[in-house]
Amino acid sequence: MGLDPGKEAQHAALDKIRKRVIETIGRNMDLYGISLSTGHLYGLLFFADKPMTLDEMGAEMKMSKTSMSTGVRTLLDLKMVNKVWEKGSRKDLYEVEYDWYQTFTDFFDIKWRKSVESNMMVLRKATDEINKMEKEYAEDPEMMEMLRKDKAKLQDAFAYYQWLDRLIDTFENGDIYKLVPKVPPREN
Amino acid sequence: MGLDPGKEAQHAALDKIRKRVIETIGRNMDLYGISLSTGHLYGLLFFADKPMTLDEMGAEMKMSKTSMSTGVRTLLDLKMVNKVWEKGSRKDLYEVEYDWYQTFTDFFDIKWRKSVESNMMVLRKATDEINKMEKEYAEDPEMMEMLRKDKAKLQDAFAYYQWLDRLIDTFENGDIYKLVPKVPPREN
DNA sequence: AAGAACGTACAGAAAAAACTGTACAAACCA
DNA sequence: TGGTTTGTACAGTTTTTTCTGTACGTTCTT
Repeated sequence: MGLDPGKEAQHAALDKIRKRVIETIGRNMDLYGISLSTGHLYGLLFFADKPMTLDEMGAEMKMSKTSMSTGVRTLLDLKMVNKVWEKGSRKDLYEVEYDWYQTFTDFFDIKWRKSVESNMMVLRKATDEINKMEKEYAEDPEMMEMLRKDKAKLQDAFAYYQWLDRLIDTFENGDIYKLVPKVPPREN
Repeated sequence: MGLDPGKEAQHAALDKIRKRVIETIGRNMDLYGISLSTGHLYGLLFFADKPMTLDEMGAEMKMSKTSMSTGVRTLLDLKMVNKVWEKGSRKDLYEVEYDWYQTFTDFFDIKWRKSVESNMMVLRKATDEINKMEKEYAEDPEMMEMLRKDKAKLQDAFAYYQWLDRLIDTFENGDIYKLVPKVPPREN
């Protein structure tokens, strides 16, 4: 490192290009609920030509190893990064999941699915309770009207979540690629 | 208001049901990059039987009108809430967009599309610059190898974003419903 | 078995985001 | 036109999140 000044200059030019890509992609990763610096960490790993250790990341990001640890775990939870085993090194090594289609799918499977399930659960419960109340207040027209309206809203919402659930299914089972085929990356 | 104690008690029972739904749905709205309290605001509007003013929301949420203003704007930007015109009142009125399929689509059109575009832009630029560098460093095999690797990554990423772009197209033009049909909400 | 290296839990500091109250511009009313 | 009413910009405060350094348990090495 730092022996050949020519090599360093070349590195600098390439680094500048990488930095801009990392910056942009990292910034847009807030869609995945990821902080800016974790997004940058992801970008760093994306361009790394080999799996990296926490210490290497810390050096590169100029941040503490603790932060790298938590950042990597966030990415690991979303399966955006994989732990890699390499004989020799006893440090943990990480590399990005380069299959971005898979990353996209995993994100929905992990985050959206959980949300869909808990929402459907609460909607089901609420509908049940309203059904009970409808028996209880059968003689009160005003109340019945409110219950009817609320139940209709709950059922519409429930139908939507069923749809969303099946949409996520198509991500997982690959049916989505029948509708929207993957593009082969261009040659040149 | 507050005249008939029986009515109030009924209201309380229904309110409890609503609160739990609002709480759950609101919490899960962080997927849309929305804070918890804005999520609650959305839930409030979801159950409101008529369009609400900022003051009404503030009273209900026990929060300042300023917060309601910013919260509503967030929801408005995502088209989760619509401004409603009603003759007589000179206050602004808001109601939720009850077509959740539309809300889903709008979210991707607004947030993801923007992200996809900026990422594709930066990837295109970076690829161009690498192409230039490849001419410049044609005699340096080590450098060429790095450039080749980076370019391959950029192109893979680009292909993915093209796919994502077309996926969002299917949300917008409704083709997605050919693959995953909407469910009619159940009767009872 | 002793020592060193590694990753993370935890508490405190720093930074960012959410919330409030005041002030003011625009729209409306009389 | 003068006086209200309504929505929001802005500055300051509170709350939440992110980041760091230390401490410690675990694993590997010799």
